[in-house]
Amino acid sequence: MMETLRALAEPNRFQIVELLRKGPRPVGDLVDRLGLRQPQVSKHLRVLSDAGLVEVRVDAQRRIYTLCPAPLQELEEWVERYRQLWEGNFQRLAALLDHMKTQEKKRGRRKRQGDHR
Amino acid sequence: MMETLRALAEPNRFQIVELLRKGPRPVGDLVDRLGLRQPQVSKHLRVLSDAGLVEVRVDAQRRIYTLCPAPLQELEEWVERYRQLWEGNFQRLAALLDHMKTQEKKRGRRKRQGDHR
DNA sequence: AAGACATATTCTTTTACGGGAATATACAAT
DNA sequence: ATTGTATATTCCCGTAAAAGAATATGTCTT
Repeated sequence: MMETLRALAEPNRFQIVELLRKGPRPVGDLVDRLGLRQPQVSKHLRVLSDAGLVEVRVDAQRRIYTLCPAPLQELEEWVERYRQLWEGNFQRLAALLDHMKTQEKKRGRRKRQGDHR
Repeated sequence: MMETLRALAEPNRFQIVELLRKGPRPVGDLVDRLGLRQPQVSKHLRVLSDAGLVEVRVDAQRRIYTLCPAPLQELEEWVERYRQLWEGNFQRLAALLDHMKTQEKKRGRRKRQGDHR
């Protein structure tokens, strides 16, 4: 997950993923569309590959890169867990109240015990 | 979007977001839970704030940070566009075929015009 | 008003990473 | 076998960004 995010957080890599969304492509194709030099593209593909985001299929001298669904699926599942943020806020309200209580306790403790460093 | 990803791609910031998912928290609380020093936490919060991922509410000396739904919602929408990857592959197959055609044309052009750097 | 607390900011150092250039590898074509 | 084509890898450099340390800001308490 962390690795997926790191990989996607780079603009060129993000672009590569966007391009690969439409279908598998060989490196040269990506080079043309990105306006990057071939070595950089290969390097970015390496990072994406290490992150499990792409797969290679060898076709003679060509390497055809394909997008892998798994990490993106995982990312979707992760962000889904945040839906409650914009779908009703009861949970948040509860948490807030709970937290105020916690803070109250803490404030009390602090008064009693003084600093802690 | 890019900025959201960049912000989330850092492990500590990711952790902050995870903590904030359960509800708003003051900085000190985050410091305790993350085992980071206060200045670093503040700095990370700054980045998250610049990315629009968190909001501050001032409560006396405390600053209570809250997670903002919008960027995450946007992220979800983005990744949703990739569902087709793991839900049937007709689209991909079509793209592949289309692409093979493109490559064929290109191969021809290259032969005619020679190198280009 | 003085000190304690919570947080932010600045400055410096270190580390990570992306780009450039050159080179290596491997298959294809002739 | 030689040349050409597609891609990967290596090495170097510059910059961006994260950690560390010190300090600033603002509020609360007494």
